[in-house]
Amino acid sequence: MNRRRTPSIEDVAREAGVSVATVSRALRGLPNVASGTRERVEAVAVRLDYHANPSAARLATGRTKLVQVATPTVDGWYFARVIAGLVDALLDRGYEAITRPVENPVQREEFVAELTTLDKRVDGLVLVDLNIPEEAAAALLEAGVNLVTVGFSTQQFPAVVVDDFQVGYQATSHLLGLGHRRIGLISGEPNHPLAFSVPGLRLAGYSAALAEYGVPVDPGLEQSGRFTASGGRQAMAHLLALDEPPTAVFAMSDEMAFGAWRALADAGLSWPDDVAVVGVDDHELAEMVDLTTIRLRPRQLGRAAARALLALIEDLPPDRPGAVECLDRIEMVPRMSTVGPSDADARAV
Amino acid sequence: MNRRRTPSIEDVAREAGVSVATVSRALRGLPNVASGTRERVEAVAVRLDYHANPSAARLATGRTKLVQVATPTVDGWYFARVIAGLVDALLDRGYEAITRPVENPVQREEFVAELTTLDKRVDGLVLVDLNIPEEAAAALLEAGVNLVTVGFSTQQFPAVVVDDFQVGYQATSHLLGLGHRRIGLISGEPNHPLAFSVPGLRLAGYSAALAEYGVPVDPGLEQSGRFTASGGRQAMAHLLALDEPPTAVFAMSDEMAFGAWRALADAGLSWPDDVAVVGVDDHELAEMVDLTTIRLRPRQLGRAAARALLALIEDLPPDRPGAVECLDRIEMVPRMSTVGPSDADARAV
DNA sequence: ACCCGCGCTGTAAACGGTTACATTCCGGTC
DNA sequence: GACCGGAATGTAACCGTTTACAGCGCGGGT
Repeated sequence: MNRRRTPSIEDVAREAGVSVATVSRALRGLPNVASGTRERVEAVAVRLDYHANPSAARLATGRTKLVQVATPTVDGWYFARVIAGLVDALLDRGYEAITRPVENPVQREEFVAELTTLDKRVDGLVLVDLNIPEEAAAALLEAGVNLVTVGFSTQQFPAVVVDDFQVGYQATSHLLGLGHRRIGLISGEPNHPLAFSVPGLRLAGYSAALAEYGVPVDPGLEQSGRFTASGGRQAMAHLLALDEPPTAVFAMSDEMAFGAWRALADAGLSWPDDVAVVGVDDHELAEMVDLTTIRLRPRQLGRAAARALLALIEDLPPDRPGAVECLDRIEMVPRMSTVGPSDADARAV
Repeated sequence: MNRRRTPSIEDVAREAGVSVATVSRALRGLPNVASGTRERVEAVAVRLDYHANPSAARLATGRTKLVQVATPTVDGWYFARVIAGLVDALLDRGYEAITRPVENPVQREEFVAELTTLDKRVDGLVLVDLNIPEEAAAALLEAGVNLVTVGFSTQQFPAVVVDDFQVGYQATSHLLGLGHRRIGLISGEPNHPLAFSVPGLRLAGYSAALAEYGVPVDPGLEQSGRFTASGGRQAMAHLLALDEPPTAVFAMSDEMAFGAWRALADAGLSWPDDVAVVGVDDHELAEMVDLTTIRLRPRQLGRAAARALLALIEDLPPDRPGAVECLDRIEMVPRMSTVGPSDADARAV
């Protein structure tokens, strides 16, 4: 890429009249360097516009200051925000992030295969809603790879998760509290090839809330919305076509709820009067359609994951902190999609 | 990170009874290796689970197989998709991407400072809607850095852009063709600290279209929507509050158009009858609200940028291809926000 | 006067590859 | 049978750091 050779540590050493070892120590702020020497070296480094070659440093130390973050996709609303928080927090600590989308089973296989070379390439790995085979996980553990999971948890690695059971539980309780008893569910893909635990947990919370009110779970009220708006639209259309449609719906994501909104409009209906809907995420557009939702803070999730990972990387952990699990706060944001302007005092559970 | 030493090329060489040079050549598929030898070496490599240490390879060759992609943010609808396309295309060619958000002036300064060490860290850089100071660009050129810009263009580097003039022109012409003469504009931040050229070009296209119809540009009809939904909402509210509100609006992004949709609802109005609106992007949710829009293909943009960059990196360019500019297709997607169900034959220009 | 310890600095061996150059071993030519 | 060219392989220098270890000078305690 460059034509002229960039200055090496040796050039600095020669110019400053010291050895390369001293230059290395001085520039990295290590102790046992006379302050006069340090200043001289620093001055020379600036004058020569010297910067240590990271590849060389990595080879010598074995640390790369790189982190890989693997997500089912890089441009989903949720994942993009997790990545944003992660990258931001990493940057603060001098680490860079390599993003690694794993969008389909083929890529997943490639990804799992690459895992064996991971410790040569990066200092740590963040897995966001991306489960890997048992054996692969065992191998990572065995290899001592620094790994943090986001959105799901395993026995072996620290995880940053939201309490997705609570998400489902609160959303459903909210609707039950408003008097609804026939509550539809627009869920994610139940058996997606990259299946993760989010839909299952939210479903469990939904079921638990219903049970608490003595309402039987009706499987006919569950529709997959594939976590997309158009999927949500179809799902809601199906629900509306039922002999006995739900009076309220819990959509597992705001985007699916937007689709549900549209399906209502298609049928000449609207929320909250015809069907009350609650979503999940607090997407920027939720406010535009007055969608009640459960606010996740994906950027915070990413930041927390970064912190956990850096702790692993830098704290030379004497004993591996076994499956520490730090939950992020969730928050119900009541809007008009569940309670009309009349009953302003919606109660969050 | 790992406890047991991983096998090195020397281990493979010993085990296969050849020299390290031969191992290196065999494993990288270089010519002048007897096929028998190659097979033997490969077998040993597999058996030992050997993988070349990338840091060492990078140090020796000076190539990192890494690319940095800098964007104003990592989780914007548009940027996330550009990144997705970029990463995808890079991955296909064995490159990895380091994402680098530059969200504010402070980060911008840091980013520009880091630029001097760029060629030690990565093989190339992609700048998405992120202009850098004249001197910095000159320094990059001088240093022979492989750089591709997306969304804007300079004299010196290859660029991948959409024709934003056309975007503004087509959107506005569409409205003019429908008979509108009083056309509002919801634009991006005109003098954003990370100012880029998109808003200016779209504005120019808007003005040109108006001029073609002999309609004078009314500065009072321009409102900044900051490229967010809530900004678009405010902007539209302002427009509606005018003595003589526009009968149509061109919003420079779909998200702002969504906000405009909401502002209309706030005022008891709706599109297309009260105000026709056209947006830009073809956001997934545009279909949900029947928003006419100009489809951008940000993933394609990312892919094209990756191709251009890889050409720069790998084709040992004899002479630097001076500012090649490859435009991506844009496409008008007419929906009901500009033409009601009655006049189905909307004409795109 | 001698020795000790400590703070500072230098020497040189890693780290793990790539690659220019030298060497060996061929079969084919004259 | 000496000679040549080219394919296959080996030797060793090099990439640019970090760091274990050794050495040096100097002030203070005995």
